[in-house]
Amino acid sequence: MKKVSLKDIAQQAGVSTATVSYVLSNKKCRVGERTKQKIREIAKELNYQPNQIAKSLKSGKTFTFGLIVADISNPFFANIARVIEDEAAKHDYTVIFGSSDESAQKSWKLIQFLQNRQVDGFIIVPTENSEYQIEYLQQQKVPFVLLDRYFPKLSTTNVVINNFEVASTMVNDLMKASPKKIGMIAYKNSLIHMEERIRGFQEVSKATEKFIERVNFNAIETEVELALDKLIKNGVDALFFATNSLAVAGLRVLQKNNIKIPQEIALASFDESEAFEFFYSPVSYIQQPIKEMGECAVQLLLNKINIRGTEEKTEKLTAKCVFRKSTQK
Amino acid sequence: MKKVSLKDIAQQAGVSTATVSYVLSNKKCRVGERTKQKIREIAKELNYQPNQIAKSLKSGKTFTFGLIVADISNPFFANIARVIEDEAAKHDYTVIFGSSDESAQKSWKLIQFLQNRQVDGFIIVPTENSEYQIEYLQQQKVPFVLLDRYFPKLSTTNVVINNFEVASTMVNDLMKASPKKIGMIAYKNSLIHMEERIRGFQEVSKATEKFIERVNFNAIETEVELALDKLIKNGVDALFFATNSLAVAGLRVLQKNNIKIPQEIALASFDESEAFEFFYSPVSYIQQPIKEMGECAVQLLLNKINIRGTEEKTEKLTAKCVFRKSTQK
DNA sequence: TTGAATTGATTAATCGATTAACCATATTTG
DNA sequence: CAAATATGGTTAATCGATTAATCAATTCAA
Repeated sequence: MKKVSLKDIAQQAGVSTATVSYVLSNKKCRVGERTKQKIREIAKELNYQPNQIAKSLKSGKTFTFGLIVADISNPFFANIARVIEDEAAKHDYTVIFGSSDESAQKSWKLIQFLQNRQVDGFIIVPTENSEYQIEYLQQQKVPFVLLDRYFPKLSTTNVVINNFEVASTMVNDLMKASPKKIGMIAYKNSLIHMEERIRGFQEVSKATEKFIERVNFNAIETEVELALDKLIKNGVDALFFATNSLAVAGLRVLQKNNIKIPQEIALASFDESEAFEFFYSPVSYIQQPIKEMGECAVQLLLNKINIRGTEEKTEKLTAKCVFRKSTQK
Repeated sequence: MKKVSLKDIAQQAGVSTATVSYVLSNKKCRVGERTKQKIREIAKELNYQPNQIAKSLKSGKTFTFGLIVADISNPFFANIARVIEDEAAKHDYTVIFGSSDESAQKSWKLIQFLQNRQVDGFIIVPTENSEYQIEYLQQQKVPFVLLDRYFPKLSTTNVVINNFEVASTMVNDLMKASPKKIGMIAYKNSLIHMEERIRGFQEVSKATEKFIERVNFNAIETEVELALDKLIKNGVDALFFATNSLAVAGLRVLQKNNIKIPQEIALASFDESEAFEFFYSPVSYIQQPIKEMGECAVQLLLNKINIRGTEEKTEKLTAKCVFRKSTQK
């Protein structure tokens, strides 16, 4: 069954499609009350639903966001996606999402794909080496907001957290147990959020011997195991994980090796995981303000879409430390 | 900067838009080699990207799926979404998603919203009382596949798992410890997957005194606590959770009340959670074949889209039991 | 050499909704 | 009463790409 169009209603009502359009879009214009009534009745009866595609073609607006995250199956991004979905829905926007797997190539494919679908704007968690994609969007004057990370050299609108400060605070807690050697496991990429977390770690552990292991995003399990083995051999007695996935993989290894937390090794992690709470020695973690991040990103994007030429700004939100047993020697 | 259209290329090349269209879509048709070359060059130079909206309007196809899940922030659905995204991308489809929060009203809003955006088909995790929505889609001849649950009275194409059988197997393991009283915590809805899980539970625990507590989806934390308190008072020494969220909320309560697992209460759960692995007594769980489910749903949907009039069928996939310490007294 | 066939490209309709510009009547107004 | 103003509605262009139908110019065959 074909969908009902303006034409169908016009035919039944014996008027032109223009009249129907005027009536149904509630434009103030000169149409007789009787005709209005009739058109509205027929529209209801036929269950008329406007074709958004046609509207979009005419108006150049799709009321759709493109959301590019690293991996929608990661709880952090899934939660962000949920917030963005709800916030977008409040403004009658839908969200098309895609996972980049931290690959610039995939990210580029997604951007093109979504741009061809004429999304009105993007919320992007940018990958390493994707500066050119961001510059492309700027040049094309496509509205977008960067989330979680950004490129310091580019002037863009960003929503991020106080990575350096909060990492410092958390590592400071680890330092209270005065560890002899401290280790950190982070991703092997040069993105600002990673660098800042590492910088926070280094800042606070200046006086302590430290080891930083960096692993690839696409081989977390195996590489975290190798990294952790190395750290253990080196005799670290405090450990900081840069993300939830790294920590979960790490906990697995620690548990396998029967290492006592926090007695043998104290530890803390960025992000959240259901695992942290139920680990025998509950894991101290850094809680990102996910709701605010998502809402803020949507708001900023809407601003950019509706008010052209808004200046770029970086919104730096505050993450919170939740201290638990894993950092208390 | 306006986007480059066929018209722009046509103008630069000094030909009609039709010619450009023929060349760029590689249709076998009569255009001179020189003209072809020229058009392709200009298209490349201007970085021409076809407007999918216009294409969609003409063709009636958007190459977009609508995905409606209960809650994208739930790991189960986030993982399914990821699989569906990847599988869809293989066929050049994008995915628009929405969370229903198990509310028929929200689900209906989403369906209308997405239908107006002319999605080519739906993958839906249906909510309670949404039969009429499904019948509406059937009547509108919109292709769709139901996932995780379905309505036995409606003839639809579904992708589900062997809820009854696998629940039986798992509860059977719980029964090996010959508990005196066994309890189950499930959602308070009448959806088939819930009923089947409960039926599996009952089937195997026939001879044992049992208590089934049912909680509302939108108040898990508080209601699980109440339910569990009641079960504990009743003296259950074995426990089965119908989903991951219920189990995680339950573990929280059990931990707070210092109940020894599995000595005082043995337990098992449907679905997965990072928490299960790190709970001091690792939780036995039922692992759904998420990858197969997502792939299967996409495949069936593509079939329905491309081959009209395919018969409805229910694909029943096999979930796996993972037995761990929490069920071994 | 004339009609037929081939080559290369254009015209115009279409998808569905929007909207500026008109065109009839009908009703006021001076 | 003629001109001005309302009232109620239609026409046709537009958004960007597709494609059946057509046309003009060449080349080929008889």
